[in-house]
Order: sequence, then C-alpha cells, then structure tokens
Amino acid sequence: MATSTKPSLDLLRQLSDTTVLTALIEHGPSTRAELASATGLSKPTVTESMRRLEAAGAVLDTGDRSTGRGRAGVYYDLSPATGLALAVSVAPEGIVAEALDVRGKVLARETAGVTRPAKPTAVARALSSTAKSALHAAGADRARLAVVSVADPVDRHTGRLVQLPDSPFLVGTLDPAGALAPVVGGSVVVDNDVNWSALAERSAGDGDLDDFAFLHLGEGLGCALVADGSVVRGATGLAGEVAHVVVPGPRGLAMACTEVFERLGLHHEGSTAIDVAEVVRSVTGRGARATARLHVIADAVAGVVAAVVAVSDPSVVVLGGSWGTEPAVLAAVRERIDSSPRPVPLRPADVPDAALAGARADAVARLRALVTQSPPAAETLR
Amino acid sequence: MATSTKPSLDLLRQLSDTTVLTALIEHGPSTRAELASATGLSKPTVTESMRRLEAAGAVLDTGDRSTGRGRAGVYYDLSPATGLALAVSVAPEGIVAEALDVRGKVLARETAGVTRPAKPTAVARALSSTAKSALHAAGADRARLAVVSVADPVDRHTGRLVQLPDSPFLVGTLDPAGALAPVVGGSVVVDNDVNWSALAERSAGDGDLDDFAFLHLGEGLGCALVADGSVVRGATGLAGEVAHVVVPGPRGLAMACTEVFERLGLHHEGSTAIDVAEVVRSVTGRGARATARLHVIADAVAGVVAAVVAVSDPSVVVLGGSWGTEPAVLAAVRERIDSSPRPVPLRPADVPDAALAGARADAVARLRALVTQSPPAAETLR
DNA sequence: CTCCTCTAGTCAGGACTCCTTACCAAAAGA
DNA sequence: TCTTTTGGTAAGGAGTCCTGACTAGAGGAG
Repeated sequence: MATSTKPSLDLLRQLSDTTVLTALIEHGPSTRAELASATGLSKPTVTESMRRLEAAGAVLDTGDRSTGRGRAGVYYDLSPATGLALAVSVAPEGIVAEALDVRGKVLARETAGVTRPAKPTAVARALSSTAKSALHAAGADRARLAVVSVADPVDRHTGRLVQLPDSPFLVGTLDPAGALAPVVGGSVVVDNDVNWSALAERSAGDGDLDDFAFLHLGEGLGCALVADGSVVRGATGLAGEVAHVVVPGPRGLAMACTEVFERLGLHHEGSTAIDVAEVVRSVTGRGARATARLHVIADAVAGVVAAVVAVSDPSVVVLGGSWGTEPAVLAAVRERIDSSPRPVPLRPADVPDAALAGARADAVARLRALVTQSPPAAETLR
Repeated sequence: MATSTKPSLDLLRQLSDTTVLTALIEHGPSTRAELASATGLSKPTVTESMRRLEAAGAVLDTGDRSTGRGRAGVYYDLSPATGLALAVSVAPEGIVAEALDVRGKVLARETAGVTRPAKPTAVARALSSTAKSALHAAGADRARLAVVSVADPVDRHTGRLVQLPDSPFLVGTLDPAGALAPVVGGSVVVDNDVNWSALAERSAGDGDLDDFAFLHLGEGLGCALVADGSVVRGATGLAGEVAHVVVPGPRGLAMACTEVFERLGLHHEGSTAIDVAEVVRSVTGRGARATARLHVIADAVAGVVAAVVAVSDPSVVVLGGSWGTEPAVLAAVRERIDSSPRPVPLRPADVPDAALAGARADAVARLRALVTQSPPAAETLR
C-alpha cells in the first residue's frame, strides 16, 4: 500500500500552491484572476497562494500591465530561480545538448562531433563541455536535472553504459551522470536512444499507443517495448537487446540475428556493427543476388518481430533506425509478418530526431514535477 | 497530465475518512483512540470521521467492551454492508470459487469439476453456480466484484477468452463476466492463470521481484512478464503467448516451439495440447532415447527462455506448470542458459495454487480500494 | 472497601483554509 | 465625463484539524 498522505491543512495549502503553479506553467504569464478561473479556485485563495509563492521566490511580477477592457491586471510569471533542464543526446552522429525551460522551450542548443572509435574519456569531456556551453548560451550556470540519451545499452541502476559483446558504438564504459555532475544540480537520468525514440513516437501518436514496440535497425539492432504507456526497461535495463534472438537463417537453420548479418558479410571489418551503407545497397539493388539478400535480411528481421510479438503483444511495431524505414525492408518484412501465426501492423517511424525529442519531453516533465511538487524555494539554484 | 484534484475542505474530509477506514481494515476492530494513534490524527478528528462513517453505514459498534486497564473502549468494525469479493479459478482441474472479505479472509470455498472437452456453456453454468454457492456459504447474495483466473488467453478489453490455434483447454469462447453478472454487483476482472501465478510468486518473494518472467510449462506453454512490478498484458492481452516462438529444433532447424513437441509426438491425439504424462516420462527416463528427448525438450524451452530474456531482461525466470518444476527439466534448461550469451537465474515456482492465490490477492486489493476510496454508503448492497 | 492510576472519549478554544459576497480601483469605450 | 468591464481586496462565514483540559469508567493497591 502506498504511503497514505496524512490529511492536514498543511497538505491542503501545499496542494493549492502546486495547483496554482501548474496553471501558471501551462497558461503562461497570468493575472490572479486568470489563474482563479483556470484552477477553479476563488480569487482570494489564488491571491493567498501567490503571496506565498512570491515570498518563496518562485514567481515574479513581470511588470507587464497590458490589458483588454477593464482594469489592467498584474501579470505574474515564473522567476528565473525555477531553473532549467538539460536534454542531451550522445550518438555516433555527434552530441547534442539542449537547455530547456519548464514550458519545454528550447533556450539553447549546442552540438559537438565525436570521432570513431569513441573513447569514453573523450566522449565524457565532449559531453560535459557541450552541456556547459548550452547552459551558458541560455544564461545559466547549472541545470536542475538532465536527461541523457545514449546509443548504447544503459544499466538502469547505475546509469552507466553496459558493455555487451555487440554494443557497436562506445568502447569501454561511460558514466554520463559523472560527466554532467559539474553542471547539473539534481538527478541525471540516462537511457537508451531506442527507448527515448519509442516514447517520442508514442507522444506523436493518436494517444492510443499504449502497448507497442519500436524496432531500431541501424548499426546495431535494438528494440523498445512500451507497455501500458511506459517503457519496459527490465531488471538491468537490457530489455530489447534483441541482437541474439534466434531467427530462421539461411537454409532454415536457427541462428542468432547478428549471425545472419555476419554470414552475409554485412558487418564492418572486425566488428559487430552493421555496415548500413552496404545493407541499403543490398535491399535497394536489382539483381538476383540482391533479391536473395533482401529475403534473408527480411527473414531475420521478421524473426525478431515475431519474437517480440509473441512475448509482448504490441498493437503495432514501429520500424526506425537508419535502414529500418527503407520501403523495401518494410515491404519484405510485412509480407512475412502478414502470413505468420500472429500478424501485427508495421509502420515506419516518423518523428525526426526521435531520441532527442523523447529525452526532451521527459526532461521537461521531470522539471515540472520538481518545480510543482517540491516546496519552490527549498532547493533553488545555489 | 493527470487530473489535478482541486483542493478543498471536502477533499480533506474525504481523505480523513479513507485514512481512518484503511486503518480500521488493517488494524481490525478498534477503538477511536487506537485509530487515532494508528493514523496520527487527533482523537476528536477520528471521532468526527467515525460519526460520519457510522451514519453512512460503513462501520458498526461491535458491542465488545473488553479492556486492559482503564476505561473500556467502544470497539468499532466494518459493517456487513462492506461486502465481499469473489476470487475464481477456472482450470482443467476444475473450478474453485472463494468468497473473501476485505481483510483477505477466505469465508467460503466451493469447487466443481469440469469435463473434457470443456464446452463454454457448461463451464459458464458451473462457474455461475459455484460462485453462487460460495457466496451463500459466506452468507451473502452478491459480491461487489470478482477476479477470475482462466487457463486460456484473455482479451484484455472484452474480458472474454481468445481462441488461439493452440488454446488447449476451452473450446469456443467464454465470457466469465457474463456468467458471473447475476452474483456480482460491480466489475469482473478476468486474466490468464499464468499472469496471476506470476503475481503470486512476486508477492511471495523478497520484495525485490520487480522485473521477472514466469514460464508455465503444462498442457500449453505460457509466459507472464512482470515489469516494474506489474504484469505486461500487451495490446490485446496476448503478451506471453510463446507457443510460436522460434527455437532451435532437431538438427539445428528453426521451428516454432510447439512444432518441436509435435515432432516428438508429445501432443495429445489430434490436438495441440501437450501430453504432460508423456513429457514427464520422457524427462525422467533413463535410456538413450529418453536422454535425447530431454535434450530436444530442453533446447526448446531454453530457446523460449532466451527469447524472453532478450526481449524483457528479467532478473530471474521462474519455471512453473505441471512439468516446469521437474528437476530434470530445470537442470537441463539451466545448463543451456548458463552458457548462452545472456545467462539468467532460473528457479522453480514455489507457491501452491499460485493462480488462485494471485487472483485472491488482487480481489482483496480491489475490494479495499473500492471500500476506502468510494463514499461508503453510496453503493452498498441493494 | 476506598482511593489511585490508567485509558477512552468529549468539550472548548484556537488556528488555519477555502468560499461567497461585496466593494474599491483602474482602464477602455461611448 | 460617464458607463462598462475587469482586476484586486476586505469582511465574514463555514468547515476542518489540533491542543489541552476535562469527564467517565474500569482495574488494582492498600
């Protein structure tokens, strides 16, 4: 049973404050009268709450006195002490850091490249400095929290990267929380880019996307499962690491999915990273050999989809990643899935920069929760 | 964003009532003074709340005046209007219905057999009458809600059974909610026995069982996934229907798991139900042929485990079902899993009557929520 | 048997929160 | 300038919780 909050007048007052503050965040700069009608509270109650919030330093009089008809109201807005959140993406294409305010506005955005092979120390340095300049550009020293997307598996308890045999991108382990500690006052949330992408697809959807799977086909194979609206991360955070799922390979033999690509010679030299350019060439080619390859690849991908469907029963499987949205791949996989015992709709991903978008949404949501739930002045910037 | 509860004195009063009522449920018959110290509220506040609850018919003076030293207190307890919950299990072994009070006490228990093949109309009749007699034996006409465990896949939206090619138990579809409607006033929750079993294993565990899988090996193959403490049901409720997962079969060929059993001749005549007795004979036998069979079976089961591990990353896989707890099976599967790319701990299930236990726990939890959250008198028995 | 101790329950007063109603202040339009 | 419209404040009321003091009743010690 959850900790039953003991009823008291204190609790009631706190609830009023968070209600008013939430309305202010959603509504933008507002007068007391606007907040009263937005929250359903009475004007005197809102006035009392605003008095407390202003004393605590959470809100400010903007000085704005613009008006329609009638008396000009005093417009209040969040004070700068509300703080910022940081959303960061670490991928083979580079590092992107965004400074966000509590309304989700991107105040600043900085990027940096990474050289391959990516060494953890170099990445950590780049991560730290990119985040720092994004914050500076937004006029702040520190963020109150950060949400990080990385293109590798993440241990959900430590937040560090996990070194699997087929993690193609980073060599060695990286601790994003440690790298960001100097510029982040609060918590640092780290997760896999595929999981964030899935969440971005979910929010872009029609709202009925509560149970689905997102299959990422890029240099690596990854899958995110969304169950009842939230991402399934698993005991250690390795849910959806489907590279070793057993699929029907050439001549009907059972083999791990990666092995199929190995046998087709689609791996980069001496690595388990998939050669994306070569895959794209294969699946778009015309000759008999290209067609045969497409068949083998589609069998492998369909095998992964079938395993995911059997285990998690998604309403739809979204294909993303650098070659997951190739029409030829999609069509070939769909053909197999349609004639399987458990057909499932397939569709291509359609959110650009999905990983960062997902991380951004989560960062904003967390910052909001922090601002509205916690007593505003108790832990401002220091 | 969730619907923010508007703060008001009404809300505060309601919160007091549910706090007091929750304490009364957990603590058993109590005096006002005991409730005050249990909830942290003051004595006058508890008195006020009890006055409301008694007026609403939710609680009663028991008449008990037992005492230690000092003045004898008035002991209050829940009134009979609190109502009962029903937990029902529908399995090949028979139907079991239990009438439960809000504290989880089993007030009555009735059983009935089912004949094979199980026809939906006959099962529905037996279900209804068994539930009715359990309620009668507990002295009630109707239950406020029911939780049903069935040994077949369940559509999570309709609550009806789903007819899959390999549902071994029931023929045709069954609607437990319809069958129980005459004896249940409120909602009827229906789910797969494997899911309930998993929840039962979870509550029997050390409390750190938040992400694990339960693999049921019986006449059918089924799997339950628990992610972050709750069961993953999937879009339609078919998550964990792993009969068609592709596994390495004889001679390394990729095939669906059921097909392995088919080829070994372990299915009942003209059905896809596994012949459990024959499986047990196979895995406990001594000869070379028995050993070979054990190997093939273990490969298939290990293949399913590997797929589940890849997709959902459980902290442990619990093996249950009529032949899942066989030591020979466990040992052979464990040997394969230990040398796989993603080893995972395996252990046998150890909750007896797990499906019913899980349904029972959920029924009690739901009844509690109903009693404490909703205004007590608004929807009592009628 | 009487008095003392201990506990249950009630009463009175105070503090606080939210609400309704009324009133004042200020700005736009007639 | 007057009217209308809207923002903000003040006063009073209702309701909730709390503290502290008081009464009621039962068991035990002397």
